[in-house]
Amino acid sequence: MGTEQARVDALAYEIFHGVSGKWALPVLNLIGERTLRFGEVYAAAEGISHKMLTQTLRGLERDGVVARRVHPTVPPKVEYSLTEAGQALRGTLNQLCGWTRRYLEHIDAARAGFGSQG
Amino acid sequence: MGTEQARVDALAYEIFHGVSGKWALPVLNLIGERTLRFGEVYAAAEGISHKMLTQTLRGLERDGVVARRVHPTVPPKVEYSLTEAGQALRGTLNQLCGWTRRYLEHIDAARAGFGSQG
DNA sequence: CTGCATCCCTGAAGATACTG
DNA sequence: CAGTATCTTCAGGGATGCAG
Repeated sequence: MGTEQARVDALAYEIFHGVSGKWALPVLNLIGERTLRFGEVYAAAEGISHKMLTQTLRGLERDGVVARRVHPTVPPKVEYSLTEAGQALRGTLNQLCGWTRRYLEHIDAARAGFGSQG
Repeated sequence: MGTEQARVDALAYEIFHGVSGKWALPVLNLIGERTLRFGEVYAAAEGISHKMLTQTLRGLERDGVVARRVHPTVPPKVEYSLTEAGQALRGTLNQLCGWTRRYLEHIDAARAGFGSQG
């Protein structure tokens, strides 16, 4: 065995690498709150480009993290939401914020002393 | 308020971005098991280049995640280990492996059906 | 309103060689 | 054995224009 472990390991890195993009986390948190339309996410995630939002959404959708629902109306209307897996992923990812908050001073101290102390 | 939150938010992204590198996670898990010398990590993390190991280690050290201990011996000897914060970070990061394992089938299904189903 | 294609720039990561 | 510097390659990400 070890095959299964290797598979999970590799996939985990893929996911990790995938959501490490500049916009995955913000988008995940935005959609995580409630279902939003493309334009709404675009407006909420200030600074993101048109292309990157599409790209980010596509990647998350590909991994079953984001659910995409298209309304065949005259003005196209597409809604995005998180799947159950997506919500779980969001929770896991946001624990990093908790870690950061917890070790805030430690991190600052390390950075401040980096290169000065041995 | 909001200032503190923004600070944590930005820092969290920095950390997130930092450990999203190709070798941060493997190195973190390697050193997390026990203190290792540069060469030992280099050998254990097969595929990594000399430069990338140094760079990865430096980045983690900068954030107070990795502790670096230099032995002023004739053949240089440098040992790396995780700080308490590092162990905590390692734990948080590895939860992603748990998430991956849990939603393995879901992810596979999503990827398989991506582009085929509406 | 949404999505896709193209061009361009920057930064990550590999290979290699040199210093202590 | 450990660390740094240089060169190159390539994917991520921004801007813009076109299409359904």
